[in-house]
Amino acid sequence: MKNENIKSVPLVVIKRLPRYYRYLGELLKQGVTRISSKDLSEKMGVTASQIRQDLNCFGGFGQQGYGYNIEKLYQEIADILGLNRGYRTIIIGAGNLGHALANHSNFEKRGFKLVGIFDSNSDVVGSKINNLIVSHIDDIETFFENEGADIAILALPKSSVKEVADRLIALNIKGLWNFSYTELDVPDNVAVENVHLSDSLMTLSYKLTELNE
Amino acid sequence: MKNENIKSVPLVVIKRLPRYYRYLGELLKQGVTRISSKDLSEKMGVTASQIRQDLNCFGGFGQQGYGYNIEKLYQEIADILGLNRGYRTIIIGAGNLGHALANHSNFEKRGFKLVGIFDSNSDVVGSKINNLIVSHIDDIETFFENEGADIAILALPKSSVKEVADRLIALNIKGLWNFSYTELDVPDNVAVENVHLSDSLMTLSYKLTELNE
DNA sequence: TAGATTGTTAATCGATTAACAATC
DNA sequence: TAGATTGTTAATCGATTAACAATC
Repeated sequence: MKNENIKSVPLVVIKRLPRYYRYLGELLKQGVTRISSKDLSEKMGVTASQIRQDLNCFGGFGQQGYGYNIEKLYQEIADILGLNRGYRTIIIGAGNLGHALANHSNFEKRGFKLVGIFDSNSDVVGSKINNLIVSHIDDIETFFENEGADIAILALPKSSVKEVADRLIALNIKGLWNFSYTELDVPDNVAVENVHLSDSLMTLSYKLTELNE
Repeated sequence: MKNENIKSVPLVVIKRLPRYYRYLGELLKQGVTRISSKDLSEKMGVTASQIRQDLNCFGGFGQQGYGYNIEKLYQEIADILGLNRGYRTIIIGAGNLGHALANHSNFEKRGFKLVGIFDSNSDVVGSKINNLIVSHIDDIETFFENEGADIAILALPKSSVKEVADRLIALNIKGLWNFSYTELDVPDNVAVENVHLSDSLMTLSYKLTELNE
């Protein structure tokens, strides 16, 4: 149940959390135990004010005169992002992109569990990727009856993505990570995050063009 | 030479251009020839005001009482984004992700030319991907002497990306499309666009968590 | 305690939306 | 011409930065 009383945190703040998380993780690895918003701001190239404002959307994680305990802050952000919920994840589409994502060890490290890979191509079905056997997409309903999943990674062609998304929504999927070059229509209770690679490349192209004209 | 007189267009506007481009492309394919900012705004779920403001950062592409000629606007946006400059692109890292990106036909369709693939693993060097033979990364300097490239797609592990990026910068690369989970330090005349997949997945994780608590 | 640094309010800046005169 | 819709200015909204009292 979403709490409608509390003013929800702007998406622009949310999108900065993973970056904080990354920097804190590196500091932690280096054995640093505390940091002030000022020092972190210099490392990250943002203002200290922004860091303090962002974090205070979720609570007072720091201590006056001391700064932030990195270990604690790191855990807090993981908590906010839901990284310790062990979200069960499936990949739809065992092409090159699906393959690449399946082997992306970072995801397991971030607390996501890869529990299934599906494809419609019978040449691929039955093959093994990262210790998982690729299932046929038509077995998805059975899979949800027995095991279920929270997140589906849509790494399949634009032409079939809408049909598959609808099937997953009918199965009560909670989130879609969409790599196909289309926008999806989903009900309010399904989260979507789009990765439009072409858009990103075009943005790069603009920057390039601007720099060189 | 960047024109310092003209106030540069906010990045937030630039990032919306590819999306306009996509919608216009679809309309074009459907045979629609003109559209008003109002109609487009309804299709895209943005305000008509925003569309007009965005486009007017680059010039008056519409016509009072008529709207926008889709074919013309489509070409104008391609022009702004530099999609017709035939940017020469290389992929560094022929793993699953490099493979996936090499086969991503969208890029060629958007006017980018894939002209080389490089890897450091001798098992992969010499193999063929999408009609290109994978070269050893140590041949990159020779490649630039003879052919050169504008954009490098960095699809290689975090551990080696900084060294490779520095080599490419020394070779006068114009743009880096960075898929590695690190931020790169580059001079002002090199454009960078990061694709931090983990960040995107964590954002999805947040949305999911928020919806279900 | 004195110094440091947070949490938070207030000021500024930039982006979005609304409104409308210009004009096709 | 009358109607439609742009280009553009002005108003609003939201996000960022600055400032400082609270407090560890």
